[in-house]
Amino acid sequence: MEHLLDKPTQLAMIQPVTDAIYAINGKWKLPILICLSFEKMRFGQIANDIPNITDRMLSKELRELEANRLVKRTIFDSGPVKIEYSLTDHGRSLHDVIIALHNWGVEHRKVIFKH
Amino acid sequence: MEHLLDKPTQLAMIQPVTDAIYAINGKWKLPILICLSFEKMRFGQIANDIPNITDRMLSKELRELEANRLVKRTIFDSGPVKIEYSLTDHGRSLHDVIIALHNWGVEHRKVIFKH
DNA sequence: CCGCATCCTTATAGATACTG
DNA sequence: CAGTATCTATAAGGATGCGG
Repeated sequence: MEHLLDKPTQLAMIQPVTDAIYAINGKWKLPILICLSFEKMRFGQIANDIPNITDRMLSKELRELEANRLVKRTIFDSGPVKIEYSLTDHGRSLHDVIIALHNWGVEHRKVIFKH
Repeated sequence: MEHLLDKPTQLAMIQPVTDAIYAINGKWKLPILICLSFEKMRFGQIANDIPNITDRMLSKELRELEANRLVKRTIFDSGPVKIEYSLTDHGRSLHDVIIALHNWGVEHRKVIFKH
């Protein structure tokens, strides 16, 4: 990215990047998405996998992720009602972002903690 | 990422991703980093390139980016004092993250607006 | 022109209790 | 189990003005 792009192109990147950040912002959205990237899960399972998240936050974040079409909520009311959360195709398309964040996060930790 | 990783591996990813998110969180950090990825800049230039940012926020975010070693602040006091901000190597290493966010952001906009 | 300090408002997150 | 309601604490962001 160093001098590969001209200035207008560079500035034009800001909006999509901002859009992306807004869709995954907050403390819990990525953890939730990572959980769901493995398998579809029920509310309580997600809460178990993510330390310290409260029901209120999990509920709130799930609704926002649904509004942004990253997560799908499915109700099975055969017998006892059961609700499952899963990624949409669009949610799965975050894969590259998550990998990039993960790789950078590992390096970042080294930089911050080595001195 | 779909069923390629086992559960413990998946959960272990959460921390580095959270670290990364924290380093670039807030409304303005990515826009600032994108600006600086083109060239080193002075305070006022950055403020001009990023619509609506206030001096207070720019100042605050720059200090946080410096603390996280993403941005370097250089003072030239030859004659009139001049201050330049530039990316560190570590800041430049965010390139892949920014590209991934950008690519996904473009698709996200399509998904959201096509209804 | 560059940037910080103060004050103020809004947004986000947490604790706790409670419901169908 | 899968949440909601209420209330409080903290963080993020904005307006404005000052000083080098």
